[in-house]
Amino acid sequence: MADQKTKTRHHHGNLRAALIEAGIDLLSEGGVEALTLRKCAARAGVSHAAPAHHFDGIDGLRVAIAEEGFLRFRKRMLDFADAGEQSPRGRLQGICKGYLAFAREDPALYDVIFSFRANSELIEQVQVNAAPAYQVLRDTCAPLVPPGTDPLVIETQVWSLVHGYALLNMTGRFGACTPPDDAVLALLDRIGIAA
Amino acid sequence: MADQKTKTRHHHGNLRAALIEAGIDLLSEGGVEALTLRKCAARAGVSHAAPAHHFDGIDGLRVAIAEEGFLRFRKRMLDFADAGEQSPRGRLQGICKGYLAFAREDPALYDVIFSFRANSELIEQVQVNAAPAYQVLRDTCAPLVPPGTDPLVIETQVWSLVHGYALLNMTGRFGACTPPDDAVLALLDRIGIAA
DNA sequence: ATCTGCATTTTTACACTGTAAAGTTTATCG
DNA sequence: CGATAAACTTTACAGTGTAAAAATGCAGAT
Repeated sequence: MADQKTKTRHHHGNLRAALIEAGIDLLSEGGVEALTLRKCAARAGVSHAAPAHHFDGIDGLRVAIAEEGFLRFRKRMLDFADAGEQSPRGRLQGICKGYLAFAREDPALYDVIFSFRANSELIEQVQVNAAPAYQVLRDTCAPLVPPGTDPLVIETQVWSLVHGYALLNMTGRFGACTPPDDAVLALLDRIGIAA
Repeated sequence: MADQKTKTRHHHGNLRAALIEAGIDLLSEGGVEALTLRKCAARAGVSHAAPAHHFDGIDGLRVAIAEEGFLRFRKRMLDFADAGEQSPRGRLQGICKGYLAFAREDPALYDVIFSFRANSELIEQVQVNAAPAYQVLRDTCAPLVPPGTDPLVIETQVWSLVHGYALLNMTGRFGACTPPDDAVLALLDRIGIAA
């Protein structure tokens, strides 16, 4: 019995999923500041204290939202990789474009995903949820790792580059004179080649 | 008269500076969540409504804190650049090390500095405050820009790389197996060279 | 020197948020 | 059918930002 993972029982049905959905909507509509336990509860049609039985406070909800966010993040990267040129470097370009697309399409969700800090108590669970998304980047980098090089070095170079570029865009750093994505993506072609 | 910029008059003295100082202390002690108008006021020994006459709400205080933060950020980069090898690439390595040092020494202040988003109403003032810090990076990159290349391309590559690496560190991405800084800094030597 | 004006600060008040505790409803199972 | 537990509501409280009004005290003018 009770085989369906998200059971639709009791009063509301599956409140947990509804709250996560409401939270993601609030984020896309009003940014990180708009994400509130009470507003999520109101959208789901329950009292403001109901979420307490499904999440460990507002941070617990944010972790759950990040879990769903990482799923979408991963999907976006894979979609772009599958749609582009099917060479190792073509796929790397693809996932980086998907990376940027996700950040631009839902910047608040992107912010939530990367809002947990290393000293947080929640960081371990967030890392578990993030692992499949990072694995995409890892797999895509793998064919480009030169023999004798630690894969972590290549992965770190790629992640840092695209992550930093996405953030600099979101912080409005470039203002009117925004560089084209190619300015950064071109550097990808210099990663992992013999010096 | 009234030539001294931050005048020390009236009741408190210069409450504005005291509130900024209190805010920076709160950040380093308790992270971004600990930054509160009321706590800053309490530390400065004034009532909780006093800050309203010096800042435009909590966001106004955050902008002012970011202004001071960018000053310290700039100084940290210049200190590292001046202390290292005095070649164009040596200085670039220096400012990047200073960049990372600042982020690690005061992660919450670093977070505040880069917390304003492009759609914010405050972004223009933040950009003004940030300009001197970014100019350091710009000046350091200048000697490494190949003829015929837009300097913005080189700057963006360098900023994205170090900014992303700093953030990935702070989000605890690497966990136990943290790559050495050299894994990323080494890529700097491939920036701006002929393909 | 005193008085008036004004910047500064305090007091008071209110809405919103997270959270805890106790009570109520309802599904599930014996 | 009744007992039990899960889901949810109600109530309550502390902390936060913010606005408005009242009080304070310095500066310059008369």
